[in-house]
Amino acid sequence: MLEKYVKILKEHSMKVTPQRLEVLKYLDEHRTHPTVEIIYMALKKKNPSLSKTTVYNALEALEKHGIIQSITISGNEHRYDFRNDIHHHFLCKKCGRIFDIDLDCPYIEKVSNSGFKVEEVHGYFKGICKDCLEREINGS
Amino acid sequence: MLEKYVKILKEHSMKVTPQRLEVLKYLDEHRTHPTVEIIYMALKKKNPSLSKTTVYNALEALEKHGIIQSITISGNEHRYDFRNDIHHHFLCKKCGRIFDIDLDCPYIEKVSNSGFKVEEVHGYFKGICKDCLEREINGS
DNA sequence: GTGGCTGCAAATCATTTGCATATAC
DNA sequence: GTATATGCAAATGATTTGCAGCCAC
Repeated sequence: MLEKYVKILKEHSMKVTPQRLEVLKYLDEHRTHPTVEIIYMALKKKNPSLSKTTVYNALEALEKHGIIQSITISGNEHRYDFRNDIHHHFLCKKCGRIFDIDLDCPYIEKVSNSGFKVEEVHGYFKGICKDCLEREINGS
Repeated sequence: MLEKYVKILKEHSMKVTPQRLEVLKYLDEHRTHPTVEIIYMALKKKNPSLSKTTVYNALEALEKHGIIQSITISGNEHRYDFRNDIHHHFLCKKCGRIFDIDLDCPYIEKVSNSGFKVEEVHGYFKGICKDCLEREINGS
């Protein structure tokens, strides 16, 4: 069951540790853009000796190898995304959920043409999500 | 000389204080997307009794009234922008400078059509700026 | 006169660092 | 066996909070 993650780590010549596997598995199974705290609390239940530093280390290593990406849409904390391809995000100011937004990005080329070497693109939209809008209309 | 900023504050029914005027003036004259720390250190020279809390308060009030906007492109700190219109930013990973990127954004409509109510858009590009690229080529 | 702002100190919260121990390979 | 990862505690750094006194209106 963890074979998938073992394979990913080995492909990147990373040491395979139980902690890294669990972090990676958590992100794969929870596409909710969790914070370090959320990941830590969840994994600590299975492995009480887990350290938050280890979660930080694992996430940093995974990001450095391009396996995952971090987003900073909420401003005061980092959130992590199993997806490593270019896509955007929408933060609902009401419920706090973060949604993936898939759009072609013709901008990278435009910005590159201005003389910049673009290595990362982050598109953050903020507002009210569909569910919360409907809830407002229903007056609840 | 501060008339311009007095006018802005009054248009938004905000109390006019020397500290708010200086923060606003600083942002207008320094379009470098400064951090709170940078603004604080600069203004403290003229007014040694200035408190960092006041800078935080002023920036928060100005942002709340839509006069300025904050960006979180560097991840671990807020930066402030005198411009309040929708535009994007490019962070150079080498020199740390942040550039304004002006592009039409057809995405807002697309995202809105998916059922989201979009209130803010932040486009962050990261990479190497023109100057740093040239410096690399020259081998210095 | 009064509500909102300023400034100071202390608290908070996410993240980083130092280091001894443990483990992957 | 060795380089690297883990886990703990302490440090750091940005931001927030509480509160007394001050100032804009």
